[in-house]
Amino acid sequence: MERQSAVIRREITAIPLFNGLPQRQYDQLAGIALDRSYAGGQRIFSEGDEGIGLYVLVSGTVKVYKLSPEGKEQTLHVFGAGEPFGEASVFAGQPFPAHAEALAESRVLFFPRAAFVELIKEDPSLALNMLAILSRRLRTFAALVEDLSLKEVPGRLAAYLLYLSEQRDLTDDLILDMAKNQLASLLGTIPETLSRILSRMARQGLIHAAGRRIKIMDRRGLEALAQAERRL
Amino acid sequence: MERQSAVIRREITAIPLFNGLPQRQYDQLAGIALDRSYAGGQRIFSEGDEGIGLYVLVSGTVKVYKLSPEGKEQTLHVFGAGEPFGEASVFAGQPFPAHAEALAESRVLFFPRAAFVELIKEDPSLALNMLAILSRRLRTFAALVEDLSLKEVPGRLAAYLLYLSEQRDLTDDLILDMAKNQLASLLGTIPETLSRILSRMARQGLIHAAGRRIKIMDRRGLEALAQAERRL
DNA sequence: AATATGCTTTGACTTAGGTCAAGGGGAGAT
DNA sequence: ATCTCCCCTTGACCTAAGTCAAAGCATATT
Repeated sequence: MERQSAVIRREITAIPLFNGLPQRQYDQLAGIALDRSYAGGQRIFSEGDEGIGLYVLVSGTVKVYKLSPEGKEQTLHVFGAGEPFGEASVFAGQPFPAHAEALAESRVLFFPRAAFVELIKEDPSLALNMLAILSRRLRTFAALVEDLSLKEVPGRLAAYLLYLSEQRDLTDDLILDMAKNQLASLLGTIPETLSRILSRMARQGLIHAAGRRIKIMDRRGLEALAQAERRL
Repeated sequence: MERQSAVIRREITAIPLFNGLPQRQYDQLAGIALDRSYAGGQRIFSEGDEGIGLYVLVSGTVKVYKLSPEGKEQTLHVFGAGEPFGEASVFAGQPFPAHAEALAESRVLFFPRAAFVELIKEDPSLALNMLAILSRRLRTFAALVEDLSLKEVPGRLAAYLLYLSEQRDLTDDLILDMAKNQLASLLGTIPETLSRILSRMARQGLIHAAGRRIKIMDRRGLEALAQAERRL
């Protein structure tokens, strides 16, 4: 029991949102944190649910997404370890604007809203860290809006492949970090269209594709697609 | 000169971001604020510019938007009096992610970044207000992503008309608050498409349209369109 | 009154991407 | 070995919306 709390405290110190806080706040955060696990495919919260606290992902993968009446999904973001989510309701006291679901088995720390806000009032570092995270998230959303409105699907896929490559020191050998049907949802399309575009990219010598492995063959060509300077 | 500063101080107290602050902080904010005016059509900042502070709109209208290489615009948001903007760069120290331009003659207060951050450190109310604003903006973006990805243009227009009506106590008599080419950009389409859809809505008895005046004739029909339960 | 400019509307045409159906492949369960 | 389930791919077809052109309308300027 005591060791369990010590584990959570150590996990908390590793979370970017909590960088630079005074030591006593780590104890306080560990004191209010609730430890929750979710299986892959399990819903964490639903659009419209009352937002009663902040979630931070300790391990696993979580997608936040919207659904159309016909069941088409648009993924807003896929979160990895260390990232907070569900924040859109904590500070404005509004319901969750989207669904959240674990893509793989995931562990999450949950911080009840009132207690978290009290901690923010005690030390501005937490607030400034949170402001930085929300600001970066706004720019990610701005990029997603730009993609959806001003780029065609091949351009979005090209941009995504280049982003994966950049995450791995510009390697040409990529492994998709999610199922293709999830990637289709993130890129604002459907699996059939994603599949066709990967095939056309392969036929045009831009990539080699084998399941989730993708090798970049023509980086300049992908860049031209991603910048909407050229079409597939 | 002294009265000029007093005017700015009074304007600052009327801004929602600054609600509930201790009196001395109004003096401090007035002390660091820079007063700037822009003509309609004037660029305030450009995508990629270094973000050196926070802007708050005192009067007028400002759009924040992205451009495609061919010059198509996607408006991310249209700001009215009292709203801060340019915040995506203040807390994460990154360049502006979009262009900002005055749609009409506008007055803006500019708060240099370092000074503003110092004020946030002094009192958590400012931080909590800012967190609430960024949270609401994230949900607005989530709604825009949903619109662009999961709704067709008629549904987006219907939702927008219903939103205008809701802003005016559910009146059926609307006046568009921007030029139609700007509205097309906000809804993620082009003026030709917007014009055709307004005509089809009129022909189907959903609205009466005369220039910028629009009268809702079939609210339920618009709601069904907005919810993607029906198509035009 | 004439001209210029920007916005708006309409027509004809093209295409990106969705829908629906069908089938293949891989992994897990029996 | 067989079955089930889920993911993925491909084909055929359809349509929403964009492109390009042309013309109308309102406002401002000369």
